[in-house]
Amino acid sequence: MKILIIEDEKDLSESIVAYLKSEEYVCEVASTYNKALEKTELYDYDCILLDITIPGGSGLDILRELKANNKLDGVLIISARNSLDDKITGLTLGADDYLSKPFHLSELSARVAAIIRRKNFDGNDLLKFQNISIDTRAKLVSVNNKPLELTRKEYELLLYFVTNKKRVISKNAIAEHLWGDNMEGNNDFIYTHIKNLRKKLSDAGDADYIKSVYGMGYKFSE
Amino acid sequence: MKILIIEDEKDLSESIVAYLKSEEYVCEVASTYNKALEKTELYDYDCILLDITIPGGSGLDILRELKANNKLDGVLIISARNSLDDKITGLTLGADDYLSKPFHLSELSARVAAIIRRKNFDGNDLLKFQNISIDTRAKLVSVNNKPLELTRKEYELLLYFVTNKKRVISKNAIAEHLWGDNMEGNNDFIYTHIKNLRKKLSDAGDADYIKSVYGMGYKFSE
DNA sequence: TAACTTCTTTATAAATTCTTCAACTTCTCT
DNA sequence: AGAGAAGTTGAAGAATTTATAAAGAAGTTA
Repeated sequence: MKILIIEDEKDLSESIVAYLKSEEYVCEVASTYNKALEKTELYDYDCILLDITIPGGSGLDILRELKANNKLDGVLIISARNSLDDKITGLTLGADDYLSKPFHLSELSARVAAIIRRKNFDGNDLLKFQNISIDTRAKLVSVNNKPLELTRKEYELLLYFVTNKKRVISKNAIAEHLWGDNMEGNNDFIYTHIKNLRKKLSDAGDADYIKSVYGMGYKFSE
Repeated sequence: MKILIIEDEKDLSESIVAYLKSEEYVCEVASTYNKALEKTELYDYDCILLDITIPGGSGLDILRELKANNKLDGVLIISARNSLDDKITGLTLGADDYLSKPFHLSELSARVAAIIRRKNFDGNDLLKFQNISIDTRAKLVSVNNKPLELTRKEYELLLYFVTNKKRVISKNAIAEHLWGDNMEGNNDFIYTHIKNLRKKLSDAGDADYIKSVYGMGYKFSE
């Protein structure tokens, strides 16, 4: 899961990143208005943390921009100003939630989790594909009702596949989503993770749902 | 065990917190209607103390909201109004118990303990997992019917595991549940508690039910 | 206050996973 | 068919995470 943190106070953004990383999120930071717009234009995020007061422009304008581009899904506003106005404006513009500084990182993390849950929620708590089911709350994967032990990267990879099934996903998109933007150059090691995940799934008695699409990437389907 | 106290009178909430803390509960306070709703949405509590008259809305609406979200389990209403109406409405809406102000903290504590017991124990008084049984009333643990002496943190840790068995629990989640939300930064000392608990359990002749899930946390299961 | 217990910190060792690398296979295009 | 690019695989070293022991800090009890 990938999160964009739009925040100029370096101390704060760093401690947010540290905490969210320990919860297995991939984080990117944008410290100015322009950088933030660039990022949101180029990439998709599962959740965006938005500080209203950033250099170069207003966070509320970023919200408007996101709305215009139909990317306004999963925004959590964080702001020092505890004014009701900001909160109302933000939520009216379509933000999902609002958190005033200072806050506990565990609370932030819980809110992020709630936003992502809400976003992917389709009635039941389990993500399913054929005989695979993923309990994201318990972080448990099972195949044919038998538990399957996956490493972090394998788990995140499978999650990405299941939430993007039936469409072709490029190697770069995978790198982008699982490792973030600090991953320049070679990303061939993804092959290794694909291989390991395939092996575990087939050992569990699965057909190979991870189809290679030569020159394009992978597609998760029957 | 984690308790949410929904109460706007600061003096009262503080003395409740002080008392319950001394009984090893982890406490959080919400002083308004909105804060209360937020907290209940974000976190799970073992017990919720609910004052009916809080600023920003009615405690009864919080009850309705909890009911709608299937989180209505373990609510103790505390209220100055000693009206029969409120009591009936509250209990009809599904609260577990009702306590009129003023009350003795020891009585509150006893009722909280009773609610938590009722919540976790299906029929009999003991919380059990395999050959481990926990008497939460007496705070006694036994393995194969022999008493096992645990320190407070070890006891709370085991309790957390037993009540959350078969799901992966992150180190952060443990920190939050046993130490509260003011526990940022390093929490590696949890390793030590895990080690000590494991040792005591294995000395008592137990298999190691505390499975490490590399990079994700721990899982309590056979 | 002293004796004792428990909790937290620190340092080091062990275990697991991630990434790199190289040899090999498959695919596409001319 | 052959060349080159893309993908697969297994085995290794690097990096990260967890386990353990031992000592210091904090809290309890008498």
